[in-house]
Amino acid sequence: MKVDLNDYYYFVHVVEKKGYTAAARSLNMPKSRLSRHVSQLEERLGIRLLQRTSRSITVTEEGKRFFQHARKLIDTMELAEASISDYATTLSGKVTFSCSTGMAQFSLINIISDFAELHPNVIIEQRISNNTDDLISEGIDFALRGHGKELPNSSLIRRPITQIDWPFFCSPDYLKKVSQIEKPQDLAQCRFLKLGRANAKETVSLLNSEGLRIQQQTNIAMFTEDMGTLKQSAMKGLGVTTLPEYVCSNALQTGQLVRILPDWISQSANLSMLMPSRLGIPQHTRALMDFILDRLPAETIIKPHSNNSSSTY
Amino acid sequence: MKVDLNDYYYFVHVVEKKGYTAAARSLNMPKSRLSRHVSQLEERLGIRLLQRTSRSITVTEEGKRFFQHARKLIDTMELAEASISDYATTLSGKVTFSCSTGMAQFSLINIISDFAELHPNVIIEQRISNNTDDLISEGIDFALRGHGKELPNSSLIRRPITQIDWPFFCSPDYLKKVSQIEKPQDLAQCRFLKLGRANAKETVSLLNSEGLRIQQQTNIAMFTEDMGTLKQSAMKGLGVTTLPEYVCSNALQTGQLVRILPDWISQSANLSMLMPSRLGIPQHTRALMDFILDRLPAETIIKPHSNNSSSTY
DNA sequence: TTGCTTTGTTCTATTTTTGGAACATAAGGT
DNA sequence: ACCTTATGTTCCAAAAATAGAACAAAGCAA
Repeated sequence: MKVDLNDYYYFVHVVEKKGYTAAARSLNMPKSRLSRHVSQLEERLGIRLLQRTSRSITVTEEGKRFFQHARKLIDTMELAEASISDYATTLSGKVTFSCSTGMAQFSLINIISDFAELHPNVIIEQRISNNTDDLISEGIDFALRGHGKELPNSSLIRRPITQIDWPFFCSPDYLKKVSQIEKPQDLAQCRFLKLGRANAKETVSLLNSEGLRIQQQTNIAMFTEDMGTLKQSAMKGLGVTTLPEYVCSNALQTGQLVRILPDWISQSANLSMLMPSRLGIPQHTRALMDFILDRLPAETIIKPHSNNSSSTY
Repeated sequence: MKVDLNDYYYFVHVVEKKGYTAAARSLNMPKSRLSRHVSQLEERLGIRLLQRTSRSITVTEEGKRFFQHARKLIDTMELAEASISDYATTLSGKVTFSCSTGMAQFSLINIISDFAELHPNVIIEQRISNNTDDLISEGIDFALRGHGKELPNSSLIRRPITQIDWPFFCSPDYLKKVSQIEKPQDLAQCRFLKLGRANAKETVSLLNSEGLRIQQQTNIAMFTEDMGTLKQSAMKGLGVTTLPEYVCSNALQTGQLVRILPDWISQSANLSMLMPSRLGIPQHTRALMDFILDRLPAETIIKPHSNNSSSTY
C-alpha cells in the first residue's frame, strides 16, 4: 500500500485532542475523514494504534511509540513552514525564563533549540531553579513550574499547560531481586530513591485511580534534587523511584526501567506557565511562550496511567 | 490553501534525484503528479523552490533552506515506519567504522544517533581518523573517506556516495576589513586559514566552473587538522578559509560566514564508502552501511557551486 | 430500565485528484 | 543549421477522496 504522510497529521491530532470529534472540530473538517485516514494508517502499518469503544479512544502501546515519531514529524513541518515566512527572522530581543532542571533536561531541550534555530535574532536566557518565589525579581519574563494543587503566590498569572503523572519505576534486575512488588505494602522491603532534600519521615505517598491516597513506610536510600541522577540510579538497580513519566519514557522503551504498581502513582502534578502579567509582553517573548505552550503537551502526553476525571481546565 | 504533507515527500525526491523524470522513475509514478504537487507547494508557500528550464532544474536559495527541513521530515517518517516493523529490534552485534573528525562533527551526528535509536541492540564503535591506510587492520568494517581523484590503496572496494565542493568563506567583518575579494589574486592580501599540516609553499589552489585550475600566492595564518577550529576561526574574522560546504551551511544562514569568490572552489572531493570486501558482511553491519548511504547524500547535497559535468557514477 | 446525548463508523452523490498521452522547449550530436 | 532526444508542463477521461447525513453503540441521568 502507499504511504500517505497526511495520515501522520491526522493521527497526531486525534491523539492530542483525545478523540475524533474534538480533533475534527479543531481541524475544521468532517470526522469521517479522520476516521478513515487513521484506519488506513493502521491497516498499512499492520498494527492497531487506537483502541476504540464507540464512546472514546485510548492509545495502544504501539500507538504511543508511533505517536512520538509522528509528533516529531509534525514539529519538523511546523519548523519548515515557519522558516519560510519572514516572521521568523524579524523577531529579535532577549527573553529570560526559568524552569526546573528536570524540565530543561527532559522535555525542553528540543523545543528550545528549535525555537533558537527558527529565531536566530532572539537571545534566550534559560535559568535553572526549583524555587517558586524568585520569579518576578531578577527580570524573569515567565517560568514553568510543576506543582501539586494550587500555587501559594497568587500575584502571578497562571496558565495551565498539562497534567503529569509520577508513576513508580525500578530496573528489571532490581525487580527480580526483591521477588515481587504488587501492593503498596511491598514497598516496605524496598530501597527507595527520592527526589528532594532529606526529611525526617521515611514514607512515600501513593494515589490510585479512584483517588485513594495512602502513606507507605519505606527505606529511603538516596535523596537528590536532580532527576537525571535519580533516573540513572534507578537504572543501575539501586532501588525504586518515582518520576514524571516523560522523564523515563525512553528508558521504559529500551527496557532499562520497568513500571511497577501500575494502578498507583505518587502524585499528579500540574504543569503551569507563570508570568507577572498578561499585558505588555513583547512580541518575541510571547512567541517563545506560545511555542512552548504548543509543543510541551506533546512531550508529556504519554500517560499510561489515565488519571481520575476532570480538572478545572 | 490546505497543507499537504505529501508535497514534502515529492519535493525531497525531485531535489535528490535532480529532476522530475528521475524522481518519477524511482518513485514509480507519473511525473505529471510530481510537477503538479511541487507547483502547488510553491504556490502555497508563496515562494519559488525550483528554477526550471524546460531541460533541467536548479534549487533556489529558499528551496535549499526548505529542503533541509523537508529532508529531516522524511528522515523522521522513515524512522517512524522502521520503528513499527520488528526488523528494528531484531538486529544485534557490533559494527566498527572509521571517518574523519569533520564528517563525525558535521554530517554524521544525526545519522548515527538515529540509527542507534532504531537498533538498540547494535553496538556502534566510531573511530575518528584521517589516515587512509589503517582500514583493514584494527577490525574496521568500513570507512568513510573524502579524496581528490582516485584512492591509492586499490585493494579496497570503493562505493561512491557523493561529491562535495569546498568553497571559500570568511566572516562579514573580515570581508569589510580587506575591502573586496573578487578575483583569486585578491587572496594575496588575505590571511588564509588552512586545513592540514604546515607545508613549505604558501599557495592556495583554485578551481572554477570551467575546470580551470590555478595556484594563488597567499599568507597562511593558521594550520589546523580540525575543521571545527577552522570554521570557528573564520567566524571570528581571523581570515579566509576553504571547507566543505555542508560544514558551513548553518553559519552561512545565520550570516556568521559569507561565501567569497562564488565562481571558484578550492577542490571538489569525492566522498566514498570503503570496505575490505563486498561479501560476507553481517546483517547489522550492512544495515548501518545502507542507512548511511541513504542519508548522507541529503546532508551534503546543498552545493551552490554546480560542478562541471559527469563523474563516472 | 428507559430515553437522551455523545461518540465513532458507514454510506453515497459530489468534488477532487490522478495517469497517460500530447505538447513545448532546449540541449547535444552530426 | 538541422535533427534527435530528453526534460518539464498541460490536458481530460477515469479513478479516488471527500462532505454531510444517516447510523450504531455506549455512557449518563432520571
